[in-house]
Amino acid sequence: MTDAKPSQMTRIQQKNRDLIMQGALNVFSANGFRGATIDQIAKSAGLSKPNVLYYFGSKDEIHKALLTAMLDLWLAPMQLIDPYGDPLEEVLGYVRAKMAMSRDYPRESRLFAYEILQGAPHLTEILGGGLREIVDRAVIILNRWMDEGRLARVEPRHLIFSIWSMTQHYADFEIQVRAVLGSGRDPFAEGEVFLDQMYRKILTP
Amino acid sequence: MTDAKPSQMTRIQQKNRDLIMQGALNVFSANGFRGATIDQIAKSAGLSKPNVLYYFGSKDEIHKALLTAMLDLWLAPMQLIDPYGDPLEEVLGYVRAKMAMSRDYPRESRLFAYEILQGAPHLTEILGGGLREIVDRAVIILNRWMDEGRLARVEPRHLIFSIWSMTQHYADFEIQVRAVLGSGRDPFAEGEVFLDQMYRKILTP
DNA sequence: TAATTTATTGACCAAACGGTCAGGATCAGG
DNA sequence: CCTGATCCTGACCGTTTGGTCAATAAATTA
Repeated sequence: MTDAKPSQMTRIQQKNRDLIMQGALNVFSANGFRGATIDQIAKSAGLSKPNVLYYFGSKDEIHKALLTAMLDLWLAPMQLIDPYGDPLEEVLGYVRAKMAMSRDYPRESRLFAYEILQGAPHLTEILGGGLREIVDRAVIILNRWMDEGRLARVEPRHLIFSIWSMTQHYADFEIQVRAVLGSGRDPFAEGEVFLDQMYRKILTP
Repeated sequence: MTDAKPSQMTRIQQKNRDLIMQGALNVFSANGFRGATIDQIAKSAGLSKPNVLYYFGSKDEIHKALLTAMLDLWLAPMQLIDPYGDPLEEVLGYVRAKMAMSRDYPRESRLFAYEILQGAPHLTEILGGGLREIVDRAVIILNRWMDEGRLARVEPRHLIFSIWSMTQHYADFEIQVRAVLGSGRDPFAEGEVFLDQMYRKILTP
């Protein structure tokens, strides 16, 4: 409904809808849905509150639009797993990609973290639908590799959970990570080394 | 200030403060701090809003009291690591304990997840203080075991992060986990098996 | 340039929310 | 049973918040 095709939008629409998405990302990722206010989003976007509501009819709509806009970016790395690549390197590449996402897109990570914590009220259809299919595709590949003895046997879905949780942990709980590590260290660089070492051990047949 | 000793409290005070903590746990863990209202807490506790505010002066105070009350429970498992036990079994025991916490106390897990996501506004002193010391204690033990060759060498703090993130993932993102796994499965039981297998591989020297 | 559509905003509204308070109910000790 | 302290609540208050609207400004089109 509000997701008119970009081609049908005026330049002003494109620019302002984008500004609002940016502001919404800032505010929602820092405060969660309930903690965010339209005023904050408007301020972060450099627009007035009524003007924000001129482009998106409601706070809910902004949130939903933001989640759907970010979802592709968020799920992209898993679809890059190449069934014809080297199994171990493919998985390690996925881990590295997810870790890079946590480093470069921590706001997106927190946005989804809030949403899932909340019970995913705006993502239920995606959780039960698209996400499951994407995971199933990866699981099929992983299972084949394990069958072929090119990857150690582990429960593939829980393997994926482990990758999600550990990589996103560095973004979502960054404050805790930094508090525990102390200053003068690079959590993401260290985490990448740790995860590489770890998954090598687990997955080497 | 509000944490009067239980012995100085009347039975009514003990009972009602406890009811409020229970209600607050329900509401804060489901909605986060900003998403929770005193009315909801009061309803969940079976008390009136002014009565809740008779025992705790403000929403902030309830939240702070709840976090501090839950913190000991939350950090207990790590302090149970026995420096004189079998290294691998001690770590695996810790993993199992954390997994049991996620299964049996998912609300507490979500409570802390929201707080850390938010930037830990009510936990900064704990994050920089007590938590770090507790972790340091465990790190010393882990390092000794690794020095002695009784445990494979990995960065101990990141090892701890991995345990936290993976175990808490099953509680905090339970909806996602269930959506991906589908019905008729027991995420926690499967996760425990997976984690046991995984950490055995990683940590066996 | 005139007409029309699109964009923008100050002022406003109703509901929700955190918190207060005066007064009444209940309880414990003498 | 009396009395003082504790406990409880309906009514209320100021603020914040999501959202509306009429009026104006800026683009776009004819």
